[in-house]
Amino acid sequence: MQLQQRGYRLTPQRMMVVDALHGGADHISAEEIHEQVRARYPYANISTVYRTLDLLKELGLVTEVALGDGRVRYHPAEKGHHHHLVCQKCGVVFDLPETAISDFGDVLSREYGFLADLRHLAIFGLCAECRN
Amino acid sequence: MQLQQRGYRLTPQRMMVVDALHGGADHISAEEIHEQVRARYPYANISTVYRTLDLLKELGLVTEVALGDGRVRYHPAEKGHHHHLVCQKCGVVFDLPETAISDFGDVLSREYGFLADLRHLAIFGLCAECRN
DNA sequence: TTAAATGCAAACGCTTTGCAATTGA
DNA sequence: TCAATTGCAAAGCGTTTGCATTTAA
Repeated sequence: MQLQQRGYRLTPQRMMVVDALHGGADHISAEEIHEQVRARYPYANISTVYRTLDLLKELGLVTEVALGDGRVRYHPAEKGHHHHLVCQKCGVVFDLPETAISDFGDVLSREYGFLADLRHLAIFGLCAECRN
Repeated sequence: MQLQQRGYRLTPQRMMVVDALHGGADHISAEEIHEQVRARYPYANISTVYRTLDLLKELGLVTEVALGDGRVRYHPAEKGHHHHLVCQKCGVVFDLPETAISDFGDVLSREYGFLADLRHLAIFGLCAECRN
């Protein structure tokens, strides 16, 4: 486990958070993680979930994205990166391959020297159906 | 005034919110708008500010952006559109011309039929200085 | 053994909401 | 006149924090 290799304690709670990230649906929220963990260990606290997610973010093991519903959603880096097109009218969310944005990242690097974090973006707008 | 033309009441509070958006610094927050309005009319309430901002958003008269400090910032459409590069290490924020992203919008439209709202984005990453 | 991690409870910060009173058209 | 708008106060919501207790190593 990555945590232990990097000098962090491997606690049951942390393992359960990681399990929830890998096992459940993609783009799980902190509260959903908490529910899953609590099903196994009722004393688990949501602050521990947040603290673990912060750690995993720091280590680059999860990315986060806000899809517009007011909560942050998490995705394990291990499953690969991608983006989202979110329709603001009907709410549908399409996935977008990571590569669809890499040209843009190149431009930012070349022309602005900026190393953009383009691992997990949400782009809002109107889907093909709703744009009419 | 756009509001009146579209059938909304032109109240002093709404005018003061619009004034704050145009007069003050770009990317003003709801609370900063509230402060400016309250300086002129002490009974002004922040919920009115939020309600006015919602209305202006609906009408396309302001865009919003989150630069990572936990609050939403507003920008009058009248001043033109642009984007931001936000350094996650030193916090510096660079402006990016709207056109820097238009190619990407074309790709999304052509390949996915998606009409992306690319008026005011924040891209996070590392600036030229901090990426080393 | 002991610094790191957890659970708990409370706070936080921004934003939203219900409702009675006010007001623009 | 009267529906739209406001002010007020309270709640809502996801997230963070301080601190005593527990625990991985």
